Amino acid sequence: MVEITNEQRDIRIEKEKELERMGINPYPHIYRPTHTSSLLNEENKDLPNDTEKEELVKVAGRIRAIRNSGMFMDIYDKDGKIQIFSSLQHLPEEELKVLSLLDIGDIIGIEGTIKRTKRGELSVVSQKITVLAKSLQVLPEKYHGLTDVEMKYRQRYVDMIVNKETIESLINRSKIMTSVRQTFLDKGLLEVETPILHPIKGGATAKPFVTHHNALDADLFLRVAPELYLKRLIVGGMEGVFEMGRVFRNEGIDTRHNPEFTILEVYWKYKDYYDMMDLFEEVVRNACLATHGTLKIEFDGHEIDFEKPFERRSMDSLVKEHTGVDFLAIKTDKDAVEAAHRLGVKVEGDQNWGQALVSVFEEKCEGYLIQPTHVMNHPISNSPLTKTNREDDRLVERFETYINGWEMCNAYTELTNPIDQRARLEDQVRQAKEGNEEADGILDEDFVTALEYGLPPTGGLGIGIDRLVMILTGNLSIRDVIAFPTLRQK
RNA sequence: GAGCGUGUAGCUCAGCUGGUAGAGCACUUGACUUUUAAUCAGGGGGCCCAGGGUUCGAAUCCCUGCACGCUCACCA
Repeated sequence: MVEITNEQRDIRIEKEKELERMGINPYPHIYRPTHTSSLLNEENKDLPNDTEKEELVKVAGRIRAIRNSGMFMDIYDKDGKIQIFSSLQHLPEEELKVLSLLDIGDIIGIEGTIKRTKRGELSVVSQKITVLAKSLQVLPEKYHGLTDVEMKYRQRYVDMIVNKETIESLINRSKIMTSVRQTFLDKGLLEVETPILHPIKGGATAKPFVTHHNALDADLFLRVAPELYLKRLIVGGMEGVFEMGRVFRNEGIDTRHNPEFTILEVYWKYKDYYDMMDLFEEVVRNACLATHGTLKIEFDGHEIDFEKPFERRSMDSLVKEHTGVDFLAIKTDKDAVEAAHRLGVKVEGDQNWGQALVSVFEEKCEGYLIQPTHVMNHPISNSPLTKTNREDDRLVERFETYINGWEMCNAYTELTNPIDQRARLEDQVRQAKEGNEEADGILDEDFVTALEYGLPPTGGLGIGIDRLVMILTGNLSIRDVIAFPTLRQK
């Protein structure tokens, strides 16, 4: 960022130089505070008004407010505010000089005694001021804060300093990731890593990013899903594995999509999709407790209840409930497309029964699924990696859990039959040749070979971590839960 | 990718049917001193997103571009 003129920055640089002329390094190597704001408050919660203690403490933080010509300063550390009281009559000349060179935004350390003022504000009475980082940039206004969304995302550090909700969301993101990880580790599942650079795109229907390896002179795809590698680990003998990591999809950007996002995938031997429903519910409950301490939360004006078991509904039953149309009674692709058209749902004429069902579901049902709901039994046509439903061979054993109308996860009883798998992937290749950009154009032979060695019955679950964080932090935009969301270069 | 909207001081925003800029916070000088959006008085600070055009004259009207937001499309 190139500043042409900035008077206030020039003044701050001059103050920085003045500190150096006084023999003070405004960017020292180390400072060790003895107290955080919360510890200070905890230890002195019973200190009466207008009393001072003799104990010397050291605190540190960023100056956010200066009042009464420096007599009062508010500094903030990770836990909150500490008021600094500087008695202008009692501080030595040198300290007064340093005080006069401070600005809002500077990070300072204060050594002094503890006092509660007449008005009841716990304060540190400064005896020694140490500049820890002279700030050369002016912070946004204290009252309105930073509202320019572009600057919020481009200079997230400023947003974090000024807007408490921003740093809190990012802290909660970290807590949620820890909770999710711990839920799996507690069950004995192994955290693993698989390639991000894929020679063949696979594992999800999505447009990939393509990159190039010079020494190999080969194009590689940034992964759209880790699925096919994780299943190989199950073939190899691991009992259960999970990976939490970044995947990349070359698609549009909006409030619910970022080109790179965090997915968690877990595969567990001798489990099916019913087990994955229980597993997902446990993951969500633990993460909710880790961030809220309760299982009922408010989101976008709705109370969302994670306490009771999530509703389990088949896709066709939801469609029937909201439209009156029973897709299971429809036998041909043509009739299915016509049924969709009668409901006002746009479906291409050449689409099949399953695509029509999914389209109607997405348009007519999704929005109603505010409370956690497992939507089960998708049509087979767009689930190439899923085992056929044991009760209806037009369907598969798959579910997606919806919260607030958003798809939060995607889980299967994994397809393990290598012959069936080959046929389904060959169908994808056929679709790709017909122009479907998201279908996999090259069959991952090695993956099918792995299945030929024998994949035991396995349950798999993929969770959109960013969306889980959104729900649990009350954020309506995915950009607010990703520290550095993708933006155009300026 | 399409439609709509926004872009003015470090930040938050005014700026009418065109006459080359204002406020609050912040900064600065001074006053004051137990304040907590401290207060009071003075002062400084603008490539008005960029480039074209219309006009005697453009922050303002028109065109093009850039960035961001919202809605839609694709998707998780």
